[in-house]
Amino acid sequence: MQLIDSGNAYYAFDSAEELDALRKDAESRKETFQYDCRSRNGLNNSLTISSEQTKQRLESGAHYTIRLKVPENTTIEFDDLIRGHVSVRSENIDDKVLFKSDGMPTYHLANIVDDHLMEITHVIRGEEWLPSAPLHVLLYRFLAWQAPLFAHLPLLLKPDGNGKLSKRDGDRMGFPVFPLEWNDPKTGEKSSGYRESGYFAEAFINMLALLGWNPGDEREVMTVEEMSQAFSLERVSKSGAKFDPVKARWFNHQYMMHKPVEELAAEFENELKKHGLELFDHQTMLTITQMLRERADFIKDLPASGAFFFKAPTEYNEVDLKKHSTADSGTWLASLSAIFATTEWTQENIDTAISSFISSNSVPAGKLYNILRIAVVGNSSGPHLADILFLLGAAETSKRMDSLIANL
RNA sequence: GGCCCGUUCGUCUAGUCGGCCUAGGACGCCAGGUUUUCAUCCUGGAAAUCAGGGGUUCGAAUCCCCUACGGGCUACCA
Repeated sequence: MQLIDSGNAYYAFDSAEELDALRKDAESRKETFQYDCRSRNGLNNSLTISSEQTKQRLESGAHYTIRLKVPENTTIEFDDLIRGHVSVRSENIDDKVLFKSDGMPTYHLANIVDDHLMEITHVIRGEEWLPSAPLHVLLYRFLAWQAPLFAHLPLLLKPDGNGKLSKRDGDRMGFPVFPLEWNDPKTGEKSSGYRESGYFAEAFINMLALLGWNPGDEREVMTVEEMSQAFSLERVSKSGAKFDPVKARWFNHQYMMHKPVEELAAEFENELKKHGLELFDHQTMLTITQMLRERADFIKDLPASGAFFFKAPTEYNEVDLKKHSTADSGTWLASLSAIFATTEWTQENIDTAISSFISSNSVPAGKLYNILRIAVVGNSSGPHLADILFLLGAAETSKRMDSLIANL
């Protein structure tokens, strides 16, 4: 109302169908129809009819919208905290609908009123809002309200090709887009979330913060505390950033290494219980977690990569076995098993036993270590071998060696 | 199409007043090492003629202009 009285807004009686037709028509001539300061004088609104007629129409209950009257021939300017000075000619801004025909305000009006009432000082939003910022500036001006400071953040782009990141990309390439999993109530579509994919909240925030911003020094892994200390809008970059799923995993790994082992072990234990596996004592669980975390990106990977601690391998990795087994593998394992039987079971002694076996029998070290690893783990990767054997115990170790010998 | 914004290694970026930039770091990649594996760790390496072209200047990734390319917006959505 205030805007209409001050002449900065007007009633528009054009129907959606009429405008639609105009748009189609313009399109067929390869032009664009825009409801703005140049076209409004030829359209059906309170600017083109007398105030008497306007009054009549309003009283007769005709459908109408209220549009902003963008001034002619001026340049709207404002300073964006990230982009600097931005200016747009008023002819390029259309007379946006402020109130819809159902009497509800549109986002543009509601946004301004709401922010003003809440005494918002900084409007920080995505770059896709930049084109409508001049409109908002105008609204603040017409309402004689103090405009907030604007900052338009760069967009997150798809990892491959161009364009802004959408939830489809995540599904397509197998990484989450939303922080939390959510179900679209309208379509029933389910989108995966970072939390559900095993990302730590801190790692997620850290990764996201570094996309389009940096502290100005070479730090990358930072706590929320450190980031908020270092943060300033001035250091936000202007160009869009492609999201990198690989680096996202790296960030999570960093937090795997920094988090207290107890925390990881607790979650790890929960996962194991779900699989119905029997756990070791608390201290040993901590040791195992410590060994496993070094080569894992997520807690959820721990049960699979450390399964051998809790259960003898039921099958051996074909490729690894082929690569590391020789005609002598069985004989070596048998001899070594005999040596282990008389070895006092400490990491150091195990290491010594293996290396002296290698040197005294001129056995190729790589072949021996790997076949032994395959026997206890099932494949040729994992933590330091002596540490594994020590935790497993002499009896279990020998049992697993026998099993592999039988399978060679 | 129109308008607005952007453009430094494959990717994220440093580069704040032009000289210290033969452009730095990180992820990834490659090689070597940790006298066993590896997804860890260490060391090293390849990788951007700073989108292209003009200008300003003693000197430009840094300032200006043009072009190209990319993105965003273009609803009685937000």
